[in-house]
Amino acid sequence: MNSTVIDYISQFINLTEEEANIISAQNLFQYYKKNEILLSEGYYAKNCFFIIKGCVRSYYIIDGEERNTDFFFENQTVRPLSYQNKKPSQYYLSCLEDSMMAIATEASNQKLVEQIPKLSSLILQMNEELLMQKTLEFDQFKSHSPEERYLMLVKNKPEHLNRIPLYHLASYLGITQISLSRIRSRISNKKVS
Amino acid sequence: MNSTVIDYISQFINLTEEEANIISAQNLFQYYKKNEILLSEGYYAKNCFFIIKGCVRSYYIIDGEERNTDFFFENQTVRPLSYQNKKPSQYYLSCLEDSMMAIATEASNQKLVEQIPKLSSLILQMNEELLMQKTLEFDQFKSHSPEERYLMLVKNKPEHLNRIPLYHLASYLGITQISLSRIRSRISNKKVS
DNA sequence: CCCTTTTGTTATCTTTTGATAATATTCTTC
DNA sequence: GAAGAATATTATCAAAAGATAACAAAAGGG
Repeated sequence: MNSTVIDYISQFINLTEEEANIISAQNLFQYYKKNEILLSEGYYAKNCFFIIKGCVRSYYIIDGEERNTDFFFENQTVRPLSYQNKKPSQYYLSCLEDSMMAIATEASNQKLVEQIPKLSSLILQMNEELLMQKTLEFDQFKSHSPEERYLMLVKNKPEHLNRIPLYHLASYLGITQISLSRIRSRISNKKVS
Repeated sequence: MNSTVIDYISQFINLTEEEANIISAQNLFQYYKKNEILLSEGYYAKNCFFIIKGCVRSYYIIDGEERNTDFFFENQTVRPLSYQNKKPSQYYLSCLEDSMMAIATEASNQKLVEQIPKLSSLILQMNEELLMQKTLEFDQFKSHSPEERYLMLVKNKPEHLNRIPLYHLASYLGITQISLSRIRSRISNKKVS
């Protein structure tokens, strides 16, 4: 079960077996229940999370409405902006399913980097990767209609469809729940004819 | 005129005077005319740019239509994704105005990093900063209507309004030029009444 | 298995957007 | 300063989205 964390890090950095052991030894696991909140607006993030099992949703509350901005699944890292910039969080993180995470704190990370200096570039490499992805996704988003965005989601992120309720996906797609419903029925009508 | 590059880097990293001189000595400046293309789809980016004077636009061509995704002004770095990932570019870069840039190449950057090792973290820090900004902007974008996005642009990026033709801003806002025109007239009518 | 909560759809009406075409307005340039 | 190019608005019509309300279906918990 530890191996997922190691596998993840190995995407970015080559680890010796010994280093892998050091990291595994450091791991702190924690369980969360569905709907449990990991981070709230106005609070400082003390941890980042690596999802072993489960699913996390990030969302703002704007005019009393939840606006989902991201979903995270197994083998993904959730690194709150607030953790990074040490400012109060503007968004919430909560579990969409019962989840199990590997937790990292400021202290645990620092200790790890002391023992394995080359880890220090890990975050930065991850950021580089994330920046590329995020930029691409944003560009795509702006250039397509809601219906096209939904179709792209179906095609490129089928797991989202399977595991995330539609009413959460709606704001993620930048539309209302009802509009998403209409888009879906429009599409299935087209298929028939 | 060199000092702008130095000032920019100093935001991220403390430089001694000597180091600043090394960097200045390295600088290669280049002029581009309005509408000159810096990078085309399908090509590999050989340079990154620091804008001394002028304005750069990045855009995709989708179904024969230009879709603008970013605008860059003085004292900003334009670091093409293609430069970073060594893959053919998916987008174009062109000058919206006559421009003057400081050019960096793979070779010049490597040479600089050899002379000033601490520069190696510069890119990574910049990426971190960019990732934060990009994420925030994307989240905002998804959570607001076209009209709200236009109003936010007016408020937060007045320079864009002043220097970039509206028909370029439209796709940047995710709408058509005509819709933007209507939004503007709607707003000015509201103001009157 | 029933009841409640969660999730998803449909209907109606209003507002906004997109497409297309036509027309203004402003800017260049010779 | 006239001609052409670039930029911006307006009109019309069809399609899509938002708001609100009502309803339907599915899931979960005693």
